[in-house]
Amino acid sequence: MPDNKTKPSKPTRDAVEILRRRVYEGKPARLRNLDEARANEEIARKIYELRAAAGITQTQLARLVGTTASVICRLEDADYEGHSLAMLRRIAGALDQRVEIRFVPIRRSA
Amino acid sequence: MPDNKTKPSKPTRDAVEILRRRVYEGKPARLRNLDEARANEEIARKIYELRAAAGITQTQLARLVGTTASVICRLEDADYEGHSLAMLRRIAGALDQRVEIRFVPIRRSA
DNA sequence: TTGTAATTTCGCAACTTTGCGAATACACTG
DNA sequence: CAGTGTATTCGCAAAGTTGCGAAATTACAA
Repeated sequence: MPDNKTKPSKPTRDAVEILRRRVYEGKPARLRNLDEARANEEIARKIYELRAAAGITQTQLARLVGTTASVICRLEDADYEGHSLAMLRRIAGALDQRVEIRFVPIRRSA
Repeated sequence: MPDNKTKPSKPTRDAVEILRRRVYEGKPARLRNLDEARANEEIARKIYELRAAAGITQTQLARLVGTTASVICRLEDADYEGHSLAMLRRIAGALDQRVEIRFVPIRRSA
């Protein structure tokens, strides 16, 4: 997990978010949202935590999942943007978990 | 090379786990297809319900999402197996929702 | 019935993710 | 220091998903 330590702390959320939205606005569909980047980072972290909790290495997980260590590494990289449901399920299945997906309403200004 | 079992606590359970793991590993196609088919069906239904709750047509949702009706139709088809995280997030975003993803432990009937 | 909107199916190009080896870097231990 | 195991990066082919139009089908109201 390369860069995952720039997460805690974000007070001036509103202003920063607005600004960033503008910055990302002309970019590939994938990154047009700050939310997406954040979600990807979160998924990477979850995969890492799942593996760590199981106490196995990337190589071992790779074997369980049926792929290679470099692929697992890619998934745990906070900057990776290519997460897929298929792969999440493979990871989950290998670690006796299942992927639960929910749509939850966005509520601004909690 | 760390091995997973250094605990002589419960041999019986270990054996069961090993067996289960072997089964699961040996027939990824079959077991996974069942679970996946179920999961895909559920996602299709959720998308439909979300759209229905919003009271819009496939064409309208397609416009919001930035695609075409045929794509939405495909997503709402229970037999569709190609759901992606990216598309789920686009759908969610268009309807003021967000996609929440969790790994939850499988409780196999003890 | 006719007309209209909505849904479904089909085919293929374009784009995205995965597979996987090889090389590199990092962290330990002796 | 060398040696071992782990993690990371790179590059490209294969596999998978999306884009999108057009035609066929269904649903429903007038």
